[in-house]
Amino acid sequence: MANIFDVAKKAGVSVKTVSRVMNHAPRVRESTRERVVAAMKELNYSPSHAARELRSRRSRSIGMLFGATESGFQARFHHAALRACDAAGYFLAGGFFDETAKDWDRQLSAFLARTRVQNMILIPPICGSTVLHKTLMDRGVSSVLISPTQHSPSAPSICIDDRRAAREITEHLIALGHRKIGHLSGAPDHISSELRIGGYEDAMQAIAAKEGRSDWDCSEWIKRGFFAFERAVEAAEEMLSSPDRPTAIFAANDEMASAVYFVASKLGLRIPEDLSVVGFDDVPIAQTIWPTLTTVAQPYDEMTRAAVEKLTEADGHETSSGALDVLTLGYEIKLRHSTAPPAS
Amino acid sequence: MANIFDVAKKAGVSVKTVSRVMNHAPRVRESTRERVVAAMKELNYSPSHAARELRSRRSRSIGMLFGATESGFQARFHHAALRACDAAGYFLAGGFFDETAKDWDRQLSAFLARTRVQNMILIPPICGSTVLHKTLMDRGVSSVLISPTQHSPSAPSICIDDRRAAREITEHLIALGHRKIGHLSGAPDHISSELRIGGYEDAMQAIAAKEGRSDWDCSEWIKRGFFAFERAVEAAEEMLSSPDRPTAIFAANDEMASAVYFVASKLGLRIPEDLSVVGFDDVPIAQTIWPTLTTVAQPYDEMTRAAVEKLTEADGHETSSGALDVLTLGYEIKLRHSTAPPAS
DNA sequence: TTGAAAGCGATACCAA
DNA sequence: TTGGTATCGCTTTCAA
Repeated sequence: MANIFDVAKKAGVSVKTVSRVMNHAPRVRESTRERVVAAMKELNYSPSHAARELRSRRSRSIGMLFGATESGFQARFHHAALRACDAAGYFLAGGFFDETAKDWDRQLSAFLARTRVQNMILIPPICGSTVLHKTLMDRGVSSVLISPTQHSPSAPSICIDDRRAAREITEHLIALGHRKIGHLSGAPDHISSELRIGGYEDAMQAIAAKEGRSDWDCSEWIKRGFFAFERAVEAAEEMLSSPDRPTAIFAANDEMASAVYFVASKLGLRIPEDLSVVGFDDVPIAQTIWPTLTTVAQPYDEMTRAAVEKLTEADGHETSSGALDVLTLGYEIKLRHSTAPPAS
Repeated sequence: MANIFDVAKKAGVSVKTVSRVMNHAPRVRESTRERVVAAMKELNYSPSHAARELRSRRSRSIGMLFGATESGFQARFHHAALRACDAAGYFLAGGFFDETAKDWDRQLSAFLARTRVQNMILIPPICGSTVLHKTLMDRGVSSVLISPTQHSPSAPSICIDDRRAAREITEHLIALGHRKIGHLSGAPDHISSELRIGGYEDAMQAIAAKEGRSDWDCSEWIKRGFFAFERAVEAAEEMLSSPDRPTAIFAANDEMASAVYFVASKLGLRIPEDLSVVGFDDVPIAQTIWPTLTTVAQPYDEMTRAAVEKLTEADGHETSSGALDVLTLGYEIKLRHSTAPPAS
């Protein structure tokens, strides 16, 4: 395998110049650059990751921590991050992390020592802890939060407009003719939960006002499912056993929507004929359950790509301006087979 | 961050000795070893991955190639491999690979050049190509195949006893009272498909013989679904529309089982009352569809752990004995809610 | 705009 | 059983 000296010799320059070309240094004559690039191509040169990392003391890996249990959400981001890193020429260094364990700081130290990453992408539920952000900051590790439970002054976030998306998907149900719409909400300590509740309420109140039911209160139609299948089953059972049961349910994530399917099936309710269901996230199950689930798709690839970009661009530059840095990307509503007009 | 010199100084030995301890070299006095280990612990020392890799010219990463489309099967192995590498102190270097593209060898070269991995774990569908194995061999990259489409003389395989598992899960249906059992088989170029067909036939022929129907032929009950949802939908439609339709279906993977759910729902057949369904693999959807799917669970974690072990143990040693090296691990049948006795 | 030389943190080779 | 020294391939620092 060719090294930097071979390239330098072939191009008739010094190794330093080759290095400059690789690192896009500003002061290289165009003709020189071209000669070097040609030599690299001819020799099928690929720089040694190890040598660069060793000398520059800058890791070309991006770290990502995963919770102990595999979730569709996590799997999607794992996959997307791998793609984004692959495309950017970085490595994804994954680690496991039990955020409920007492020794989480030791786990984190071990991960950082072993991988020596200086950049991390944090996803829920790990990204919740502000102590974690602080620890990372103190150790000089910069991080980007994706769909964070809380925004943080010490790290930029990337998310979608949860409130608007929730409103829009609720309006889809309203447009079909539903008025008795239940909402299975997420964990209260997660900012997205509250935003999705907000969007749901926006839509419900708007239609109530329009139809002259301005005293109408949708809070009784909201039940917590905590983003968890089992908890959502309980909540959905309660919701659907009520005499004045909803004709449609908006679940704040797809796993809870799947829990609604489960309960509906037990109660003999057909989806979508007797009950419409919509979810949030568009994890793999959304397309493998039947009827396929209408849901809000997070732009996984785009989000992780943006995260990698933020991390790699800022590499070195200290850019903490103090202001909250939040990038909001576009979501997509996936209309599938789980919704229909209410039975008349 | 402490380096090898700091450790050497603290332990009162040379750096070489520290290196020996790290690499479990044979000729180190026990007392010396202990002193070094103590120094490492005290300084919270973690060796530089980059420096080791640079000097030893041995990559501490394990490569894994993923197909373009995300599947539950792939996601499971991705996750499991990450765990296994994490535990073994290796890095997982993932790459994407479109095996249908013309320039697959360029893709592969690029991946190998970039990552410089010398060890790879190959999973379907990538692991199918013998040309690929040869290319890897020629470049000095050793690989382990997991659940391969074909065994290879140049790489060990890790799999389960597909035939026995298929027989066992078919027998589960037989024990419930089913006799008209259909089989949705996988792609014919995949060895697992044929083994699963074999296991299905074993079970069916055994019960036929026992019940004195020794001229019975189960081949008409087998249809190809090619491991793909869409193709399986067609096959299942054909199977279930026949006047003498099966009362149970064994699908050679969970995605095809999900396709059976889809078709059953369209035809108004209830699972498991009107139709029992079993799958294979135990990917995430098996537990998120309703009724939850009875299926054969591959031992994902164990398989990847074994793969990492094979790769890291053999590191360096040339061990191609010529004989086929196949490690067979235990599967587990997950009894869930998709099966019941046939309607009488 | 370019180059020479030092050095990142480990391992390999040879010597003791 | 242990230690000295060259070296892996690159970037950094300083000089031209």
